[in-house]
Amino acid sequence: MTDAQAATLRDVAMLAGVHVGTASRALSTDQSDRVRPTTRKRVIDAAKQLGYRPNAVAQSLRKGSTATLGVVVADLSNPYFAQLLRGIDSEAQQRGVLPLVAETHEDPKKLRTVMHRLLTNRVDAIILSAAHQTDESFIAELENQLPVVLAVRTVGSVEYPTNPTVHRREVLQNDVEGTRAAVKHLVSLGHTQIAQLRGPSDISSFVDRCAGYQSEMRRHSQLVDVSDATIAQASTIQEGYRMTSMLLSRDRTQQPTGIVAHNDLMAVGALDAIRDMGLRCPEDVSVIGYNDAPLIDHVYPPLSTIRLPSFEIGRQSARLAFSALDNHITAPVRIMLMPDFVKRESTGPASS
Amino acid sequence: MTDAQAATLRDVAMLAGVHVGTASRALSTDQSDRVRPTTRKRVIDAAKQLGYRPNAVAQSLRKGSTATLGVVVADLSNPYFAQLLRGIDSEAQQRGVLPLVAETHEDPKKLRTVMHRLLTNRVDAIILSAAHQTDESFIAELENQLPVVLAVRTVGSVEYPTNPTVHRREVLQNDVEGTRAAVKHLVSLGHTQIAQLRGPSDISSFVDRCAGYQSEMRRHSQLVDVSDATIAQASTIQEGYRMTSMLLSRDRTQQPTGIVAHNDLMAVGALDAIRDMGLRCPEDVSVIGYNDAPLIDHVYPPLSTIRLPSFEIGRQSARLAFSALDNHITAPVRIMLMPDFVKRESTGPASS
DNA sequence: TTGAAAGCGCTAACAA
DNA sequence: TTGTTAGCGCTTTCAA
Repeated sequence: MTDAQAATLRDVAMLAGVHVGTASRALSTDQSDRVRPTTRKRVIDAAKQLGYRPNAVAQSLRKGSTATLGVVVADLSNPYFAQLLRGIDSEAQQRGVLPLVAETHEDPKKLRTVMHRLLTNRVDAIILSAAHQTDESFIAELENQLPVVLAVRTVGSVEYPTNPTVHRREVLQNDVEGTRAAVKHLVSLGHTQIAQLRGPSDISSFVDRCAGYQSEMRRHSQLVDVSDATIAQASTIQEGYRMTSMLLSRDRTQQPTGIVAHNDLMAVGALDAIRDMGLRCPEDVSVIGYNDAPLIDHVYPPLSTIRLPSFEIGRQSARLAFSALDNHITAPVRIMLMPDFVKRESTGPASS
Repeated sequence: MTDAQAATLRDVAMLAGVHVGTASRALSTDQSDRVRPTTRKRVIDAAKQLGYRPNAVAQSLRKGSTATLGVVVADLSNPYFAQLLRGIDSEAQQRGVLPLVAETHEDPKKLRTVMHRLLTNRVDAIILSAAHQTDESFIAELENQLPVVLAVRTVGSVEYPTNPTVHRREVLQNDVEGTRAAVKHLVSLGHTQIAQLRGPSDISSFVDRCAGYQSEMRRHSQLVDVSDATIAQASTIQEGYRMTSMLLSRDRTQQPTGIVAHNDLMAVGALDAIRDMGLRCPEDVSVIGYNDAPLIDHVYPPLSTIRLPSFEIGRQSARLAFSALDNHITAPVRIMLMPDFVKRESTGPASS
């Protein structure tokens, strides 16, 4: 398939009748004024004529940086990923930086493998949106090899957003306020028996969503938390279904009329379970999700949920990474964005 | 953030007391038997002690290949992408190849930009799943720079799967048979007035879905095609809604009782329109989508659709790319996979 | 303003 | 089995 060898800078220089060093300067953005305009034109013409394309590999080797950014997510099929990457790319593109994406499948071992690959490829920095609580020391090691930005998830609990203990570079969304808003919404609809569906507690988002839920529950004396003690193995439809089925097969007085799921998929499982138990949503049980995934406004009934500002998180993460690269700053930063509550039809007045 | 300089092969060689060439051989997979076992052990120990990580950039420059594969899609948020990439990665990983993903947003100009980036980064091959009909000559140019595999979409119409005119390397899914199956299903339910919702005709998938639809329609003398002449600007919920609204506001005799949408999103738009017109699905109008997107089994009513074998397309595409790389084969290949029809609740007997 | 030359880190052909 | 050497394509310092 491959035809002629690609033209190198040597070829361009020869055609233009200059030395390769001169050609390099002529074609560079920041040094091109150190070459006579007429010469520069000759070089540029020669390059065009030969279809010259600089070899990024050689540039990287020489410069010691690759203009490349690792993006690590747990699950490529999680819809927030596309938005996150677009946010990242919106910053990366103007800088001429190429994002390399990798997936961990929520597997700490895979995270290490993937990081290995990325480091071998000499990415300039990493945006990590797949951290588990147990990865803390691994990430710390990583951080003194290259700039790391934690996106969406962090390590350790945020607990309260005003907590000033900031350890590293991270761009988060306020999970605590997110589930708080969910509980507040249920309170405003007159619900008193409420339960949460907890996602895996080795992921900071779920830890904080749990914290937000519980702290808001405590604020209202009329509320009773009928959550089950179990935690989902994975934040899937199946687990949401399983947990909700258990909740709804209890004695009537122990059943929730409002459910706060830690993500949309578990909420969808809850909707299925409610229907299968012969109950109706929202007449008998209200359900709230988290993320505002695509099509989640088209499930039945359309799901009330919390919208994650993924694009913005991506943008800010990339900015943070680049500023670390430019300023060699080592100071910790935490950017905390606010989620939006989105009211749809899966929530309604409490049943009496 | 960056601490000590990363150890190079020189450092390893010095610590092991051997020459850098020997160290290189000791650490390589295919040449390591050309070095004495005891020496090799010394080198490996030294590498471990220094935390040596080979510099892929230097390797690439020297070897003339980057162990890198460009993956170009139109839309990262299209759920089939994650599966496609996983299929690709399942092959790439064992080969030590890193996929670089890029997005075109269905913009031919962006396609060119993105390819430029990828070529500058010297990817070894490209899997392109974002081709438009107008990109034919551009792709032809590309093909004599590096191996290109077209995935999911091709250029030009497949028309009939038995058509032997094969131009290049491609892994497709049989769109013609897909929509045929959809029409057959509606026929079996007694529908006679049927319409399709056409996606943009600069994309081969939609051209073929249209061809499959029309050819199957012609096979049944009782059928009447009441499709509108318009074609969607984009395959979105909004366009599906708009087109269906038009269809359903016609005189009763010109209305479809069965709708074949060219993808799931347009089908969802159709469901919305049907409801807003005061009609019911499937009692009044049946709807079939295409892709089997996540959550599409949870819209209301759960959508009958055609499942796209994205993972398998990814796998085969990667294989094709690698075999092109290994054998320097230039022979055209077309792999055509079959889609599955998935019956759910959006299709039912024709209304009388 | 331009040329010369070194060298980024690695592999592989050749010699010993 | 190991050492030596050249050089992948580029940028950048130093001279001229």
